[in-house]
Amino acid sequence: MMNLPPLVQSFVLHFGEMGSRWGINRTVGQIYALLYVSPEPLNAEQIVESLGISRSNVSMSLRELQAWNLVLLKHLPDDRRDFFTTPDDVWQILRTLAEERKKREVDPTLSVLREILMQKPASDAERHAQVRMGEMHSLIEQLTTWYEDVKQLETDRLATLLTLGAKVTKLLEAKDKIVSLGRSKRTNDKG
Amino acid sequence: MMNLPPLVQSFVLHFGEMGSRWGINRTVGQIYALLYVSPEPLNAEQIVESLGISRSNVSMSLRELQAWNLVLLKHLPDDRRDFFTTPDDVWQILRTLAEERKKREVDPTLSVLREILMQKPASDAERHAQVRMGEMHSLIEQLTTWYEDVKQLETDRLATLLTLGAKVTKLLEAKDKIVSLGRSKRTNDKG
DNA sequence: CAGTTATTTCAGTAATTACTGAAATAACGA
DNA sequence: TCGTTATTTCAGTAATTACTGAAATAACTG
Repeated sequence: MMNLPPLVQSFVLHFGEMGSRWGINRTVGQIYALLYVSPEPLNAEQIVESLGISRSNVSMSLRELQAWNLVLLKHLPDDRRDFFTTPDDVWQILRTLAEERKKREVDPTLSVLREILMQKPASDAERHAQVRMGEMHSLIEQLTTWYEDVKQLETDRLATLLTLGAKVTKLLEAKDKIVSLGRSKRTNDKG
Repeated sequence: MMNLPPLVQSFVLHFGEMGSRWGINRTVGQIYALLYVSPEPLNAEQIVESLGISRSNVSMSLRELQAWNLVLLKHLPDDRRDFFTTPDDVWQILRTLAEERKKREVDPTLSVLREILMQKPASDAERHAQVRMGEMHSLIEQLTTWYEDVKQLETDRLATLLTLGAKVTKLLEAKDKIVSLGRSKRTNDKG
């Protein structure tokens, strides 16, 4: 049913299985995996043959992948069929994934929270709930602000930032030590 | 069916709807939301009444929330019923969420990739696929390394790191400028 | 225009996932 | 021990989601 090199097949099957955890379905996951490892763009019929699924399923799944911006449509000269690939650059893929997941999984919640926080509570229970929602809201806002910030970075800067991760921490720790030293010194001065 | 303060109800219903996008189901989402905004721990029967769902559904959903470590089990003196809450600290919730999603959504892929990368390709197609999988693998490894790094941070350090986000970037840019100035100076020296 | 090929749509069905009620288990007190 | 209350399990069913085949649309060619 699925006639692929074994190594590719493992990959495709894994993406299919993971599909449900990623919030996409099996077919969408498999098609993405197939396109990702394919040396050149594939058309719908090739996908049908590779995965052993119906033509209409391929059509719908490709549409979904396009909605996610995870797939590129290509055309060959003198061939009116659609061919599909994924972007070459994995960092670009990461960016797209982050953006789309944010759009689907975070933004709606943020806007619901904002809306609820506008209303005035009519009881103690509602007052408490609003406080909790406020905490959630500001956490998400902090995270999205950071994200908006770092998503602008070009690939190599982003990579640097990642490898730095720990060291920035170290820096902060060092700074804290100095500050607290300064504080204890001043405290001593007072006493 | 669902008798809650309107403000709480909006929140609970939203979490229910989002459930599917988060990879949990409606009931699990609703229960989590309810516990999150509730001023004190709730027992199963209270959840049944608040959400209008069956006792067995509550039992299964709480079990799933516990598997995610998103819910705390409490006991009141002289009461053998189980009461449930969410942790107070939203940052702690974030950490848990990140850890669990990584465990479920990233780690399995990483290990499949590693396994496939060990095998030797039997064709050009497999060779190409392996290169692509290698790219994906090292991207994920970079991300998880960064994550392992920052997840150790205490809350206020993590917050600092987030607000810093942009500024670290600025710093990197400044560094780059200085380096490139140095380079062009040296280039000029040569000419 | 009619004929051909590529793609999409969609009603019906298959497969999966969520939920319930009833029965089983467990943990206690009398 | 038996009775009571809390919780879990699980087979059956409801609800949702995924997939297919057939028909419709679209885009081209001679």
